[in-house]
Order: sequence, then C-alpha cells, then structure tokens
Amino acid sequence: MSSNDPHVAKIAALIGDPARANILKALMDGRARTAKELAHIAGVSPQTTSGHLAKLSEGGLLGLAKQGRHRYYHLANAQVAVAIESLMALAGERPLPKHHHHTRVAGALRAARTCYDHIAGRLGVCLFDQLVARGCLLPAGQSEEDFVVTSAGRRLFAALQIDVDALARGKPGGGKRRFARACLDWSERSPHLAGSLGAALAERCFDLGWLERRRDSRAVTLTGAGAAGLARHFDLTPDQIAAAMAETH
Amino acid sequence: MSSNDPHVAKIAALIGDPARANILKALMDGRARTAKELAHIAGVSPQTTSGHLAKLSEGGLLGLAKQGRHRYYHLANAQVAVAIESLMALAGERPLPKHHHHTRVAGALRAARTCYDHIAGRLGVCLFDQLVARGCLLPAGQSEEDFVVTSAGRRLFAALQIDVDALARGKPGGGKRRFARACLDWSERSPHLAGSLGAALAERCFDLGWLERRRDSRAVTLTGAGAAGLARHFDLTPDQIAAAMAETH
DNA sequence: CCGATGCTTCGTCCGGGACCGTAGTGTTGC
DNA sequence: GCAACACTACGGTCCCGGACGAAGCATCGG
Repeated sequence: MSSNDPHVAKIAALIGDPARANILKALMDGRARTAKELAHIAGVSPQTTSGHLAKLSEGGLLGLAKQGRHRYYHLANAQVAVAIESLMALAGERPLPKHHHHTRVAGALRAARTCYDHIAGRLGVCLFDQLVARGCLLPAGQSEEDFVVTSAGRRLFAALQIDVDALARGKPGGGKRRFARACLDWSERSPHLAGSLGAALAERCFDLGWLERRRDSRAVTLTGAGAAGLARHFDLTPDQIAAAMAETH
Repeated sequence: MSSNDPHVAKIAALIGDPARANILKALMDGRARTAKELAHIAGVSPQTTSGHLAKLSEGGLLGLAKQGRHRYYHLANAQVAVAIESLMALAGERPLPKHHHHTRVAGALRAARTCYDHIAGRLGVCLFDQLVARGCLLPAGQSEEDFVVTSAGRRLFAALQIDVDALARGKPGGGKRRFARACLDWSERSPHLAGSLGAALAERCFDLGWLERRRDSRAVTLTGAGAAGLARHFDLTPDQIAAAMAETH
C-alpha cells in the first residue's frame, strides 16, 4: 500500500497550497492563461508563480503550450477538473454560478479577443480564412508562416484605408517586424492574421468603432456597424459573422 | 474569489499529508476504525495520529462515534469518498483491484468478527436476535442494555457446556463484569451479545473449532462444523447461517 | 546591435506543521 | 479502591516548503 500512497498525498498537497489552488480554479473554465495572469490571480510574485506552475506541470495537473515568448498553461485533462470540482463540493462552494460566469467570459474570449495587437478568436480565424480563400493572401516561401498580399488583397485593404505597401516596406532596415504572418489561435487551433498587417487591421477596426475593448479582459465586442462593415469588406454573409460571434459552448 | 479559495486549499492540504492520506484511504471501504489501527496503518505514533484525526474531523472529512473507551472514525459521507477516489484516479492508482480487496476484507469483517472477546458482525447479530426471538434472553430492568437468561436459554447454553449460573454469579463482589449485555454492532447497527456470557460463547466456539481467527484482522472464519453446530444449537436453518456469512456488498 | 518583455532558475530567509515524549482524562475490568 | 487501556493535550525540536530579490535565457521590436 505504501507504494501508491505518496502519490495521492503528493497530488493533494499540490492542490493544497492556496496560491496553487487559486491557479487551478482560475483554469477551471478550460481556457489557457499566461504565467503573468496567473501570478496576478494567485496574488504572488511571478517568480513564485513560476515555481508553482512547474510543480503543477510535473505533477501532471497542468499542460503547457509555448507560443512565442508566452507560455500558456491549462488544465491537463478533464480528470483534473473533476477532481477539483469534487474538492470544491467538499469545501461547500457552489460551482454553478461561478462556472456560469466563467463560461460566459470564456465564450466571449473564444469569439473575439486581442492577441497582442491583432484580432484573435473565432472572428480572427474567420477573417484570416476568408482572406486566404479569396486569394488575398498567399503563402510566402517555405516558412509556412509568412504571407504576401496579392493585388486582390491590396484592393481589399485599400478600401479599409490601409496602405499595404507602406506596411510591407516597414522601416528602412528590412529585417524588422514581420509584415503578415499566421499566428496560431489558442482556442481555435487555427491561424489568424498577425504581424504589422494584422495590427493595422485591428487598429482600423477600433478606430471605425467596429470593435470595442472590454474592461479587464482581452475579449472584444463586435458592434452592429462592425458586423456590417466586416461582412461588406470581407464578402461574408451576416450568418457567417453571427456564427463566429455566437457564444456556443 | 478569495472568500472560498482557502477552503479548497485547506481541504486539499488536509489530504495532502502522507499520514492523513493513508488514513483516508484505509477508511475508503466505508468501515470505521479505531485511532490505534489507523496509527499503525499510517505508520506514525498514536499521539500524532490523534492530531491528524482531530484535524480531519474538524475539516468535515471524518465522523466520530464513541463506543466505550473506543472511538471509531469513519469517512464523513460519500462526497468525501468521491473526492478521494478522483484524486486516486489522478495519481494513476487503480481503485478497482484495491477496492475489490478492501471490500472483500470489509465483507469478511461485516460477516463475522470479534469485538473485544465476543462475536460481532452479521453472525453475532443473527445469534443474538435468535436468542431473543426464542425467549432465551429477556431484557432486565430498564437499562435497555442488560439481559437475563431464561430457563430455555439455560438449556441452550448448557448444551454448549457453558455454565450460565457460574457466569451470572461471577466474582463474589457482584458489581463486576456485566453478565449479558447488548453491544451495538458497528456495521449492522443492531445489538449483539456481549458481557461474560458473550465471551464464554465465543471462547467455546473457538475451542470447538467452529470459528477460526484470521491473521492480522478481527475477522473470523466460520468452519463447516461451526455452521452445522450453530444451526443445530440455535435452531437456525443452514440458509440463515449462509445468509449471515455471505459476503454480499 | 541594443533594450524591453515574459518567464525561469538560483539563493536566502523564515514560518507553519509534523513528529515524538511526557503528562492528563475517561472508561473498563479485577 | 487500583491498575490497565485508549486516547487526548501540551511542549519542544526539527525540517520541509513557500516567499521574494537578483540574475540568467529566450523572444520580440526598433
């Protein structure tokens, strides 16, 4: 019996620290979060959080996915969520109201959010797919990540008053910020448009009042004018826009 | 969020200690155990165990039922078992084989075991019920706990070569060990026969080879001769004996 | 090339808690 | 009555582990 006893105790001790419990609870909605966000939620310094996250990962409770200089942590699997939930039930906490709120936020984040300075979520993926489908963007070289804008794309962005050539030219050096690249979307596992072109598109959407930032969240709201404008410029049907923004599951 | 966060962490930390985890796992079969047993299982001293048990009880994980100078601890409710089980699943332990083994032991304990020096479990309750039903034992006074042996009972015990009068006489003093009393059975929630008469009956059963002690367990085995002998002397059918010893659930 | 940012690793401090020895309480049995 | 037993309460020691500061990698941007 002593061979597996330490395991249970070890797992439980992992959850038994207040900071780690806060981290796990914050991830109960199934979304991935960066170490910094989790540090703020847990109320401890980033260094301390890093140690906690390492322990939780080694213990098999968390999964890690690197993306650029960010590291997104998420619950390893559904079993972990079940265990946490049963502990919350023991502690007399009600998972329902909180869970409800969390899933609503999660739904909004999945629908549309900012990723650095560009648009991510289902809306971002939808726009990127449409650009590729309509031949506005073509893969550049074998990098599988960089794209070039075709003449059709140049017209589309020009209609949005975005000067593609100026962006592509960038700063004189040449090796500066990449122009149009595919950024793997977290929740959708599909690429969305990043780089200076993606940033310019997002900025234009905010300027036009098509998108509005939410308080204390990276989620963004698509306005009525935004839905109409994006549908017109990207040749999308209102149904496609609505599907992207719907907070299903 | 901070109002309920500590709760989860506190509960998990409670389970997170190796000694406490061992205690909880030992109680996973739903049976109650004394502090001393749990100390041996956990591998720490009784004093330390007492502290652990107090914390687990205060945390709502364990329930306590006093009986004489013994204190039986058991899991507070099914939610606790669910939580432990989900943690065991996370730890990669297989609840099935172990659970199987545990339930077998639990089944054997529930079927027949010793309680101090007399017979408990379903077998003990069965015998006690039969003694009362056949008019061998009658409640004595309003104590609700002490009994007297009738002439029918005197014959029954005489056939087993147990001298009821000598036992009832006891030592000269009179206020000594009680003669025939009902002892609340732990697993069955029904009384079984205790006191000097219960001890004498158990001793006779061991002498006759009707019951055999098991190694490292309070469970006892009913031999074939024992089943036949008890059925004959207590006017029970083989089916009733078999039902008591069956390891159902 | 440099600086800024996100995160991890290392080193140190320190508080909580696990453990046992001894002493105290309550129950049982002679 | 007293001794035995099961368990609890208290006091002291020790060590694990969580906290932050400073430094080290890695990535992104100019």
